[in-house]
Amino acid sequence: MLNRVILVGRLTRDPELRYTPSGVAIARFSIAVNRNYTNAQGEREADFLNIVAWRGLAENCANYLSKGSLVGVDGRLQTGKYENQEGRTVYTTDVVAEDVRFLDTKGSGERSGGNAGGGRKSIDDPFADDVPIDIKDEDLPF
Amino acid sequence: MLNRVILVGRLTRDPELRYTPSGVAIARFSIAVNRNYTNAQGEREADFLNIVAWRGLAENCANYLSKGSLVGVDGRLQTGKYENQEGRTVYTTDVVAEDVRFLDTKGSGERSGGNAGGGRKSIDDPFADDVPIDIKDEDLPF
Amino acid sequence: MLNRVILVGRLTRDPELRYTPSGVAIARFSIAVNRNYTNAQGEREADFLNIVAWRGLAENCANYLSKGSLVGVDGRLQTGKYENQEGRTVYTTDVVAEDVRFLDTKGSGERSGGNAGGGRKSIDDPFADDVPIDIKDEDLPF
Amino acid sequence: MLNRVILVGRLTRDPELRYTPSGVAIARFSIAVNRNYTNAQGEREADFLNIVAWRGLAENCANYLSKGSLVGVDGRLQTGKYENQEGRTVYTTDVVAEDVRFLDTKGSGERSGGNAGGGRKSIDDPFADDVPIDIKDEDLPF
DNA sequence: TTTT
DNA sequence: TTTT
Repeated sequence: MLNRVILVGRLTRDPELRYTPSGVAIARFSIAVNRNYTNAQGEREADFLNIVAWRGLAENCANYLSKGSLVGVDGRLQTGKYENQEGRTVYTTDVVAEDVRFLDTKGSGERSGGNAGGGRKSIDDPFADDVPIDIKDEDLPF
Repeated sequence: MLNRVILVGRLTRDPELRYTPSGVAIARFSIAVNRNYTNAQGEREADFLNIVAWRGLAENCANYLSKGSLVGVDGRLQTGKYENQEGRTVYTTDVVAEDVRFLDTKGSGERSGGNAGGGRKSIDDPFADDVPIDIKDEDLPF
Repeated sequence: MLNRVILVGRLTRDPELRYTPSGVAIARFSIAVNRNYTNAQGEREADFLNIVAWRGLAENCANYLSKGSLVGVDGRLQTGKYENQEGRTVYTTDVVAEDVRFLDTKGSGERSGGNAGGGRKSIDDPFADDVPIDIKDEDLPF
Repeated sequence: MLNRVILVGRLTRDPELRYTPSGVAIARFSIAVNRNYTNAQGEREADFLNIVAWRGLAENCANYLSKGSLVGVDGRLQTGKYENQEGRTVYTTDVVAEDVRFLDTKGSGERSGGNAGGGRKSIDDPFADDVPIDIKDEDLPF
């Protein structure tokens, strides 16, 4: 069935790059998409979307994007759930990117402290977030 | 910034229709969007998205859609958060529909036990879900 | 750069299936997408889009779709030009489909006089339209 | 029915602004959307799409965009036809913009020689292209 | 009629 | 957990 998302926004932090046990790269980052209207207080708010990229796209995102980068994302919505520490079911909604366009034309754009050359981070690396850390190869969407 | 979602899927339950204090209609429903690939166990899974519609569109959805209806949804992603019973922050992702197409060609299509004529449900009605019940007019996205 | 089109509409005629010299399948069809508003005369009009599908998707379209079928199309816009009989440049806009969803739930759905099993039509077949008939493998978009 | 297009590309020329007899603004421009792959000769090609904007959006486009500007366009496909000088039917495909995002972050962004303040050009102005010049208010899509 |  |  049709499932398509297109977003243009800015990274709220640097991408995180990991690898599955079998060596498939996965990058995660979040983007802020500013709304085109202001709220009752006259402020412009934003929506915050979690983006997931796989394989070569993951490595390119990790290498060329950083906090503040402007990107266009074309992908699909993917929902899931897991149990948190209190045994509560937490529902997640991610955008699985099929294409990420780097829209910053500002010369540099290179990621500071980058992971160039596709060097791999260990899956054992601790991460600060609440997402389940066991990424199985069966999670691959394509 | 660009923020666009297009989905085709089936309602997982009948829409819920409410009204804001100032009388603006809001409908909520969830759709299952089947994935186009099978998982490691050879099963076809689905993504479940929460849809929100406002005003006349809300009333049309409540009047003409029911569990199992096939719909096309064109809208925007909207994220939010609230505190649950344990004081934990819960993050939400909804699709605010700008257009909903009724894709069932099966003759009937009319909602059984429908809410025809735009009759309003009380905001006091109890709802089974965990979403905060105080919908303010300031929440309107347009 | 981002280039995404999503349409839901009905085939205006049966798909045409051809093969490139190297044997790559290509299907063409046109869909009518009804507008959601009426014109000054109170009539509901439609937009007519040319869809192109390649490879396995082309063969599935040829086998399972026919005039009147309801489809969802997810793809990219592709423009081109050619010289017509009078030496005038004609500009073309096609939707190159990446995904086609068959939205008819009416039991059958099988194409009458179908082309099952991927049997190939000759590239020499005459076609009624004005599109250049020499499809080269270099035209493949991916 | 669903009809949605999202593009990111660069203007190939300055927008043209006109007004209908009843004073409704309409802007036209074309954008080049670079393809994400190279052709058999290793060149990166582009697709060229005609964009149409109405009312305030038209005036904003005319005032703030110029040749080379990077834009995100969210809209709908609209097809039409007209007779050319030789009596041949010419088919057109345009993108009717509902939202245009200005993605150039390069400081300036202001249109040189702009049409600021919404000053109106006469409908009598000659235009260089082949599009029929009689824009009727009934052509308005919403 | 094509943009960086 | 939020970007310009």
